[in-house]
Amino acid sequence: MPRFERKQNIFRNKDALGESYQPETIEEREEEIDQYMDALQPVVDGWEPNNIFLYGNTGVGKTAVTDYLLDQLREDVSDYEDVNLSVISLNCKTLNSSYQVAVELVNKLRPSGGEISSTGYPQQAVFKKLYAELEDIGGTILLVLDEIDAIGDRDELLYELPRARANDNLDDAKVGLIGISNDFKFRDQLDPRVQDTLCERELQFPPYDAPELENILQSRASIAIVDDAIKDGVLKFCAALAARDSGSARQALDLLRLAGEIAENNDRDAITEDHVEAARSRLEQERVEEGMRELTTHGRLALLAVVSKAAKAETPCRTRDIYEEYLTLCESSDTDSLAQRSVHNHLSDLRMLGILSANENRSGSRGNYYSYELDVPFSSAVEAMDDVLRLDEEIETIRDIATMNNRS
DNA sequence: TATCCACTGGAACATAAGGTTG
DNA sequence: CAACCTTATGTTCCAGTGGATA
Repeated sequence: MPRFERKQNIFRNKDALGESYQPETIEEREEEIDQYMDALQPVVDGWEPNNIFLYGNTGVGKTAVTDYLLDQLREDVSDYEDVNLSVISLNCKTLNSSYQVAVELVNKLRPSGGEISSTGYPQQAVFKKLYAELEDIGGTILLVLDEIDAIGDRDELLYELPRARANDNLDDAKVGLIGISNDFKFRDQLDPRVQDTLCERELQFPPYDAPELENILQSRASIAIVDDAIKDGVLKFCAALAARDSGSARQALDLLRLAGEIAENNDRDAITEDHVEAARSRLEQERVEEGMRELTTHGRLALLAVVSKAAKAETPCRTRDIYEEYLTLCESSDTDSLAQRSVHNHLSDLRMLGILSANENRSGSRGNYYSYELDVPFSSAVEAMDDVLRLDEEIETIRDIATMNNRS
């Protein structure tokens, strides 16, 4: 008979390393917290709130600090009867226009059953509905738009909302926007008029360095992990890996959590650096697979073309050759092929996702072009394609070729 | 010094598929 | 139903680019 047994040799409270965990105190961000509180002061004083714009890489504490401070703010403001504060948070990751953000906000505010559909209305009609909902709530409203860079240059909402009172669209409600962005360039590409208003107060969150990450890990580990279950140097190692890569606390915590899970599954009593190393490569693999899952058919075929080239040891490799490979793949999988320009777009996307890398090739009279190659281990790419794609035959062929070339 | 290669990347446009309203 | 809305994806067109070459 199989039997389940509780394993508790490593973790005491694993959730403390998870995404949704809210720590009691935030480490290493005192300065940002001071500035942030200063920017929020008008809310307490009962004035119109500032619009605030936060930027910095993923995992540097923007969302964590926001959640932490707004909780505190709500609590402290309840002492003043003339301030009626509502906070509305929305993650815009999958919302790539102002229109969709506005629709999502309206639906969030409406009772279930009263939601509106995500297309069909003129944009201004959606904004009107949003104003109506905000008026309904009244008082001071803080709108937290996380990962706001997803809306790209369709930023009308960011122009409209801060001016809503001046334009008599809002009367009772005092709205403050808090925009959070992972992308430094996003700020600069905004309409200058939007920059003026949205970026009234700007907070920059720099990446954590290795010692800071180690402190953060230390304080979380003391809650999450059993005493003595971490070998010397493990936290330092996690911190160093994350600092070198992204400066992200999220990444450092993920490494530690996964390393712990690996140790636990192997029935060990402590996490070692080897476990961290194993966690690192697994996270890398997951990142690649995640990226591939999002791809369209032709995005996958374009990637498969590069993988196939890599199997034949023909990478790095110029666009033209990849395109030819792509055409044969299309044929053998009975898919209509796209124009070269479109495949070029897919290759650019793959480059953004960090799955491909490109070297600029300036060879004078023979033209300037990119040479693409895989930016992830060949084997993880094939594994991920296998899990994600429905092109078994083609992958088998590529596997065979790779074996012949001793590359797998 | 002008020309040229082999692209890159931006922009306008097309199409189809989802939806609204009156 | 027609008229109108947004979105996703792809197409067509074109102005750069910059070192090698004639």
